[in-house]
Amino acid sequence: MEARILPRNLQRQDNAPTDARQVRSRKALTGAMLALLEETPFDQVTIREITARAGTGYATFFRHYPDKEALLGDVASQEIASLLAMTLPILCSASSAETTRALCQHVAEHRTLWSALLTGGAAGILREEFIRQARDLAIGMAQPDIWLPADLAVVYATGATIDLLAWWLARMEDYPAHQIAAILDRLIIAPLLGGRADLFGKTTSN
Amino acid sequence: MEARILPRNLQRQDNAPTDARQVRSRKALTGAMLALLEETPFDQVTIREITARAGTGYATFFRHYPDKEALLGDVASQEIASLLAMTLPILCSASSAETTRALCQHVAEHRTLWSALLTGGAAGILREEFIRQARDLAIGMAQPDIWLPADLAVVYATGATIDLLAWWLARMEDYPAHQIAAILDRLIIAPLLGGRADLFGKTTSN
Amino acid sequence: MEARILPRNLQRQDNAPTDARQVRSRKALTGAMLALLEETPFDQVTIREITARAGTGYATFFRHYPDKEALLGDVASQEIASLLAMTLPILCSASSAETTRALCQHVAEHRTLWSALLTGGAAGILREEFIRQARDLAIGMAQPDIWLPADLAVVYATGATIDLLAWWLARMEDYPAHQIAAILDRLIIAPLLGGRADLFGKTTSN
Amino acid sequence: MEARILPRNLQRQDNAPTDARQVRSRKALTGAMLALLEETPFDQVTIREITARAGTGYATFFRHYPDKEALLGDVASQEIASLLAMTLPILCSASSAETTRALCQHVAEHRTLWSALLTGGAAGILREEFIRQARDLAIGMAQPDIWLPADLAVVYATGATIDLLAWWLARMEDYPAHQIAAILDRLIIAPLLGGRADLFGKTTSN
DNA sequence: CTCTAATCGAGACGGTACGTCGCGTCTTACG
DNA sequence: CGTAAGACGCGACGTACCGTCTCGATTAGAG
Repeated sequence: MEARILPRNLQRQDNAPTDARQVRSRKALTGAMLALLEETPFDQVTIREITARAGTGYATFFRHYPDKEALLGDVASQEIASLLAMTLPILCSASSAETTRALCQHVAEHRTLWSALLTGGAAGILREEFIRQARDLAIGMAQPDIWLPADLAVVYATGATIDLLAWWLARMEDYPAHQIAAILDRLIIAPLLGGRADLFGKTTSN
Repeated sequence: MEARILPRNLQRQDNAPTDARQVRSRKALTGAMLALLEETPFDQVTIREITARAGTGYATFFRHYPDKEALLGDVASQEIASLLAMTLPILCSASSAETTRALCQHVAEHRTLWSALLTGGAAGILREEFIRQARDLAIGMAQPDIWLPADLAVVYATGATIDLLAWWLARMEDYPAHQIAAILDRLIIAPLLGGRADLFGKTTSN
Repeated sequence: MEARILPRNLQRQDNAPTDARQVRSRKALTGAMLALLEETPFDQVTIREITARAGTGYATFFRHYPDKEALLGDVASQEIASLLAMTLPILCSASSAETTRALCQHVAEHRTLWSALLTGGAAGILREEFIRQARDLAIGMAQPDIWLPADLAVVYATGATIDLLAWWLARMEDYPAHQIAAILDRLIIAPLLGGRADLFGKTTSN
Repeated sequence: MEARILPRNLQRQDNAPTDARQVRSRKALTGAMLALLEETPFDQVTIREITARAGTGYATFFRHYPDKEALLGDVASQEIASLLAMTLPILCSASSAETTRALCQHVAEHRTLWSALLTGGAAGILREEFIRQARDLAIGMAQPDIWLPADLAVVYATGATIDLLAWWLARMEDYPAHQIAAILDRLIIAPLLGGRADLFGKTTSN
């Protein structure tokens, strides 16, 4: 029907406001997806379940998303967007300690949401979406002198952070947010920035 | 939680030798899985394809593995076992540079195999199996003084290494093995070992 | 046991007309079943064959019938319905000779159809459906004075007629229809009606 | 096609006595089949169930019978043989009343056995075996003058008797044996014998 | 009373059909 | 006239059973 020029992420972002019903349907679908993800691992979630929960017709799903994965991607971009506004400045900001602390705080406050997103079958897609957005942001930023390929830096930082957060989400009772933030700082951020800073104890923290 | 040293992969491996036919069937199945993974992403591989390629009956698959995932897990443990003999000593060995070099060399020599295993839907299961085996090995080793929780160290080192290798496997022409080994050393291994162990004051205790 | 007048065939027939596709699918399925029965004994007919022949999807079968048997039951009721309009009046009509003759004529004209239905594994189900419809009709008719239990009369007349027809269908070249009709009259109908008429030669024929 | 007088039951019966183990196995199998038939309809009985119940190995079944049907046929011949010694003389004996009475008595005494044999999926095979034995016996007997084809007489008498008995077995509380015997006599036997033999003019010739 | 060969149990295997489930398309009927 | 409801084609799933086969272990019956 429509002449879709742009692959699919722009479709998502610029066709929302046209019709009021479409907005409502999408919101219902993303909401239903989020709700279901907190009960069921992603790959056991059925499109029929989603539409049933969203109170919308089954075929309506396909008028908005080609796949179950596309819906998850949409959900992911929204949730990631708010989170990423904090995590990416880490790489540039002088006081990354503040930012990592804020990041962990945010995750802790939406624990069930991020547990659902970062565990189960959703992790793979979420990781991809995470990296995509991180890469987009990184392009816009002035590249500081980094001793390794810029793309690898994004992939590594994103992946390792996700792994750390996923590990933490399963044991959140045992570790406070600030401790995880410190680990994140020292284990992931510092090696990226400081050439050999870590070897000499000039870590970015304190 | 429970401390079973050899979780279940030995279960798989020590019920085989009873019947000669079972050994043959399993070998055919794992071989077929490996062959198919180099052509098709894991979640598009059909059990019927596997059995057809293996030259075995369709129902026979389920006499050995409950799932497609279980077979992948079996394949993974075998391939990982040989690889892990090199990668885990990295954490202890004085000259980790040697070991990381050997690791990257090994991966480069079996590029298509590890490309298949670390990309596509297989990555998740492989990551889990990797961590399982790494954890088993880590238990048996003398724990050096590590400034972060031992379990997190395993998860982080494994995950980050996999990410790095996966990134490399997609761009192998651009980077020689020794460079990746150096990155692995500096980006992942060094931050784990080096530094003040007591920065956070006995973090491994809950 | 329970006296449900219209057991379940009407259930089948009054939910069809809602959707035009359903009508088409059912007709295709029954047609395919009839066609296959003339080539293969019933219990060697596969649901996959039926759907392939009908040009319909495999799962579609189960959206209409729970079983292969249910489809045969549906086919049977249709074919029996047209036949039974002739055979049941035999019991009441004064000139049964006419009716039996018509019955045999009808069977002879659709020989392959009835051969398929009355031989092979289909016979059992067809017999049941035959008796069911005969019983339904018998309830509606005024019961003449019969010297044996009404239900037994139905079962006996139906079963014996089917046996006779099945026997005839395998040797149709050797016996003309009117002769079978005469046998049917004298062997099955007469003993039911005439108290002792058969002993004195006052058969219904002539 | 070929005129084998004793089709295949003698095949079965003359290879038994060689080994004592074979006798034991067969007895176990037939016993298990009979026991299972009283609990389960024939076509839901599994060969694995039979062998499990018989306490014999699974493959052993196929060393004695090619099919589940063959075993049922064997079981049937045994049970029918004892019954048929009474039912066939009905056609010749002057006092058929005595014989039918004895027949019904016998069935009543082994009610569960014959219920199992004459209802469920077993009925078809049993009917065939019944007719086969009846036909064999009829060949040996002097053919009285019968007004219809001899083979049809056998088929009709056997089938109608089985139908009557099956009907009775489901309602045995309501009708005593002697009443069924009377019905059998009047409804099935009498029409066969009585009447003008030449009503149709040498019907037995083709 | 021994020895040899047939029979047995156990169960893995290739094969085939089953009935279920979910996807994504497309038609129908209704508001 | 557009949206819900849902039937449909498709195809993979996991299960069940069949009939064949390969094993040793046992045991019957011939010598």
